[in-house]
Amino acid sequence: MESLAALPILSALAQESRLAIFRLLVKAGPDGKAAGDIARKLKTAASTMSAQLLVLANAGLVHARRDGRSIIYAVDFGKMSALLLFLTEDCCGGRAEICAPLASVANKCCPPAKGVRHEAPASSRRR
Amino acid sequence: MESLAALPILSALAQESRLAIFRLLVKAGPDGKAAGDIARKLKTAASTMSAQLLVLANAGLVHARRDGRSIIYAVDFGKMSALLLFLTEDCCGGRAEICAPLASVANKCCPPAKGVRHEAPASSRRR
DNA sequence: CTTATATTTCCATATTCTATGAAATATGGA
DNA sequence: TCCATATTTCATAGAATATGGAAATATAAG
Repeated sequence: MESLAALPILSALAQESRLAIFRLLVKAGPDGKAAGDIARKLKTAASTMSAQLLVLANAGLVHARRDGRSIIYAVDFGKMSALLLFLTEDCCGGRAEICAPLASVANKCCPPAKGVRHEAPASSRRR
Repeated sequence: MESLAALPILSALAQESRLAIFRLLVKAGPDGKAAGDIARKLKTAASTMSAQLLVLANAGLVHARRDGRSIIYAVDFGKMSALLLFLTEDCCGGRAEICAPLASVANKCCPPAKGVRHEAPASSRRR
């Protein structure tokens, strides 16, 4: 990811209501959540929610699919992962000060197999 | 770090000129760089640079120290690390989709020592 | 003390962002 | 078809941000 590509993603997350939406969608997981449900949960007008979701979608952080009358939004974890990689590697140059704490979290979640495998088993645990 | 604490950091980075400043300062390392040097390098007015640096400093991403007539700004890697931890753990719930790619980068940078468990060192555990 | 340099503070301006009601569009059901 | 529901699009008002010139402040040097 390039610096310019990271900007809309950072901007999308750099706002209270949108960060809240994003976190809600992370919790919802791959099944996602309908726009109206999110709006009710966060107590915002439908049109406002629509605009916020559009920003998140344009950044690529979430994607939408229609289901009947509802439109379901779900997080694109790949995009989020790419942002974290960009911030860690390209932006911070993989400095030890940054990486060391991350390594502990990442390894706790995905213990490296011998010979270092980087792919996550599809069924890895989640909270 | 809490969601609210992450916001000013994300906002600070979510802007083209400030992200450029930040990356320049990452490259400069712990020694930092004088405000004027940054302004010249990025071709912006001194007053504009001052305002941008203030945003970064208020977010805690950089800190300033005076050296003679110059004011030297340097990145606070701890803060950046905290942001990445927040995004990975608290925000994304340490999902495998997010962690797996990070683990590979982090381990490349800070290889887990041989014969050592992959538990996080107590000093960096949270929650 | 005076002058030059480095940076910040203050201020004005232009731009962008956020939020919302109202109207438009899409879908499903009676 | 007609109506209700779900969401988006549009218009717009108000807030926040970005930028840079001018003046103020701090430091250094002669």
